[in-house]
Amino acid sequence: MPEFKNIKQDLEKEFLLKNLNEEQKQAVIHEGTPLLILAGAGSGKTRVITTKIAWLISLKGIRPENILAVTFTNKAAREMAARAASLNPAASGAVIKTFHSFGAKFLRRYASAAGISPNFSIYDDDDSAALLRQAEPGLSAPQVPSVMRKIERAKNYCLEYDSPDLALMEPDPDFVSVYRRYTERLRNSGNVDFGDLIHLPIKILRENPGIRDEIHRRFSVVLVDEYQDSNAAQFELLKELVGPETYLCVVGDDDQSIYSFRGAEVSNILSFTESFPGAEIIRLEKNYRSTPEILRVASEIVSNNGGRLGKTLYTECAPGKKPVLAFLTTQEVEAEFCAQLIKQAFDKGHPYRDWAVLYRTNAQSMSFETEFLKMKIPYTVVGSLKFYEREEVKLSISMLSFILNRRDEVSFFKILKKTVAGVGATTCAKIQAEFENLNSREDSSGAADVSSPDYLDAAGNVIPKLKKAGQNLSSFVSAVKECVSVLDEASAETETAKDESSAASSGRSLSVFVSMVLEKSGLYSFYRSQAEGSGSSRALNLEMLSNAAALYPFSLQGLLDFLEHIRLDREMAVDKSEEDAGVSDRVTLITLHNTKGLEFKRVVITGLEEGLFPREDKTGDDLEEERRLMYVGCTRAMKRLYFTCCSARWMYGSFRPSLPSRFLYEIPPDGVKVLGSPPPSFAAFYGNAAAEEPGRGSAGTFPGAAPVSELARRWKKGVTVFHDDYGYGIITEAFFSGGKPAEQEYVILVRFESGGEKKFMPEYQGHSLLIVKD
DNA sequence: GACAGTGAAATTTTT
DNA sequence: TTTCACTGTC
Repeated sequence: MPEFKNIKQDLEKEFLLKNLNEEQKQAVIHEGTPLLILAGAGSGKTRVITTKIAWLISLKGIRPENILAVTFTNKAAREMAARAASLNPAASGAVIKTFHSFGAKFLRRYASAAGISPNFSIYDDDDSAALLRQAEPGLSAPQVPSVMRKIERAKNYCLEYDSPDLALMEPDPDFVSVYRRYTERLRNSGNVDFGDLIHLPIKILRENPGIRDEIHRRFSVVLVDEYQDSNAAQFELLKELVGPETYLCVVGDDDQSIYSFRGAEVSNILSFTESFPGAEIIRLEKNYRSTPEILRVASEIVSNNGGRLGKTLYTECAPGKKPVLAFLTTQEVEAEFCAQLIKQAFDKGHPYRDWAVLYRTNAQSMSFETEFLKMKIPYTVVGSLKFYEREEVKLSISMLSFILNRRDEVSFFKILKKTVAGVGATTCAKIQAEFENLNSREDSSGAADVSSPDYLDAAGNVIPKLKKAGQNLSSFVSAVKECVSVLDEASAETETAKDESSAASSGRSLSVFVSMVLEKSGLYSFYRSQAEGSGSSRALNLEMLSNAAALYPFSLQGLLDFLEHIRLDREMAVDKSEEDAGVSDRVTLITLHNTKGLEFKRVVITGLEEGLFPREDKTGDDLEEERRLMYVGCTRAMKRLYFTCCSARWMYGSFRPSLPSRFLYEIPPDGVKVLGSPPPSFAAFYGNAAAEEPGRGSAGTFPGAAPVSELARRWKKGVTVFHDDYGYGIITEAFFSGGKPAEQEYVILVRFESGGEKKFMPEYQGHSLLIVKD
């Protein structure tokens, strides 16, 4: 019945493509060459990628399990999976994962190729830092994070301690040996760090053509979302995953790259067509989210960045109101201002959930919380104090990790120091020495395996030499041993149960085990005995942790999965109960970084002051990243956008005057409505298009700043200049320098044709710098 | 090994 | 201002 099949396909085609615009359709049906979809903010990126998955399955005959889609966050992965499945239920068979969870899965499967045990658990950043401290006792506390960052960076660049190129990244010769000892110690612990989840799979794929071919046969389609956030190592992994027959499609927006401090390489997206020859680019420039007024401001600001692939967003959304820029006095007034806005809108029928208040640093959330509490405005703070970052929870997780892997030194010492009375640095050092002693006697042929002596063995040998600590340590060791054997037994039972009939699960969930561990290890009683107030909430958190384990079976594999889930997806579980407990109509308080991928009808971007946003130490590429952050913030807004700027701010215990963010100077004067009293310099720059009704809280005045309107008018962005020494150039930025208000200078940044960039103060350097063309 | 006192530092953070 | 890590004492 070929005809019937055709009709069915046509219907399916119609169904999938009906709601897409021309570019989106092109992106969905594209095949053959590698494809970069440059998706502007709000351009329907997720719709395209999920439709593409459905399309490949139902119209291209690709089997779901041959499709690999990677994202950066679990949230994005879940959303993608859900939306793809709603378009085509078969899509649930596709592999949709984060880079790291894909790496973890790959690594468990091919562990032996990397010489590690498949039962590894994953060290988070804190654990890795603790390991580094243990491996390098010589490092002082402030050095640890900086060295850790270097190691992380090396891994992000796919460099091992013996890579010849490592010196290019870090010239310090001592770093190589530090990195080497860290790596050895990590391998010895039997665990991996976050970087390894990307790094080791690359290594395996490069060194094992057989595995590489297997993977190439397995995945005929590879899709990457938020490609602008990929780092060098993820790029290398991608290159290994993509075989000659693989169809590769990446989606991203260079203007929304805001994680370079985490290793993201904008260059991955900027040079995609060079990395994958023959690649095509499809731009999605139609914005479905924001009003033209909002889009205009956002585009103007981001256009001040160099090195963009360039997009021109347009929208068919109905015109709305101009964004509002409010000049206020202090953060308290700023919070009041936001509360007023929100209250007034609420009275007109706009619910609280329409609003998001954005800020650069978490610390800024406080004044909003205080004010909103006072005004009875319900709110939710996104991304503060996460459940899995609480001390008692981390400690419990360490305990569970240690039961799984008794060579896990970080977890072991962390628990000992915290919970076993009488054990401190001295005892730990003794155990570590004994551990090394035992392992050197083993004339181990490199990699640690299950039979190698572990920390329980080492502790056991040390106990007789201890005085009062020995008693406690001894009961700790036997408690762990008991937990281990209980888990082993349960696993064996589960195994046999599985053989006989898969349905006959013993009925016990991992919760039972977690509770038992917390009880036996003394963690429960430890936290129950603590001061009433926080002690009881901590004990409660431990119960929540064991509840979270309910979804996993009582077995070794179950514990492994539970821990991996916690390590790679720190959201989950807790959010639900919190949501149930409260109202659902709330204002969102959130950092700019956390807003990526979200949208709100009404957005306030707060703290637009030099030094805070952008932060003071930002120049060059970092400054451009701050500007992209501003762009991300602006493009979250659908209907209304507000900016606030304070003339003074309390920071680090002192009250300091502040100047408007340079980003505010990048907004076209007729693009916003100004409220309050801007500082003289700003008014000058804006040619007094500013300052309508003074509004509430406008009592504040900005200090200092002689009028420099003449200067600012002449030396503005976009003007072509000629310099005696550097030749022709164009003004790419114009702003007032930071520092004390009275000392501020008008500064321009010029990009020369010769390639260089240089700052000038036209006030003093007019003689060697000429304006060629306005 | 526990505790109190001092001094430097203070982002953003998918995993 | 607050926080955390280090230092010296008991």
